[in-house]
Amino acid sequence: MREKLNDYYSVVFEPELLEEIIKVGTFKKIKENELLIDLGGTMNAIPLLLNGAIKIVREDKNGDEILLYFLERGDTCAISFASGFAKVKSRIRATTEKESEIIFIPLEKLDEWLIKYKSWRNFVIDSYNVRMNEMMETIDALAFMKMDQRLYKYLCDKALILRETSLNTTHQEIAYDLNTSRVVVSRLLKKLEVEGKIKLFRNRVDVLVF
DNA sequence: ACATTAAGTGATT
DNA sequence: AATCACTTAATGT
Repeated sequence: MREKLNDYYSVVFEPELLEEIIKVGTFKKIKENELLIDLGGTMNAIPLLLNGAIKIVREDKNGDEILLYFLERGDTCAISFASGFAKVKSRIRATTEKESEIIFIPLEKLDEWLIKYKSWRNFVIDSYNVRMNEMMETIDALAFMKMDQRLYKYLCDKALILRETSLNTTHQEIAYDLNTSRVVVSRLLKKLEVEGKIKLFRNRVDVLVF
């Protein structure tokens, strides 16, 4: 656990904080496609993502979902801070996109570390910033981009986060993430393939050009 | 061989 | 861009 933590976080946290994280945090390895937190659930810990990828999805009461953003190594779910402080219910759903290793920090440490460690404070503020920007990008995409552009952006983002140009997914799953229908996704994917940007297979899409 | 699931397509709104 | 209705292709039992 120590080495894995150091891998990424040794540059962002001071040594004493790293020690504390190791002491109070719980390390977990989570398989692909596991539900981390569902709508209405409460957070009982702050996740620090060591590696892997997590998908954050918003869902309305009809069950329509829309992808907000992906988390990767070094990220944490900023929303979890808010949920953590206010102990409010989660308004998002988080699932692992691939096998991930995560350290969970107990909620009580949140306040304490904010005062105690400058690097922790920076980390929290920074995370908020990064997430906010990601969110804005998503809003822009939603508001101004056509479906075909959104689809292509989605594929590129996903390939980047997973560090894998070969995406194992179905048209239907993509449609859920973008909140559209499978038929539309199929047609647009076909178009992208003709343009030479991607290659299609059953249960798989290869991104050729970024 | 049959059922199930994923993907492709024309027509309509 | 969504929906319907249907076809074709791939995969599991």
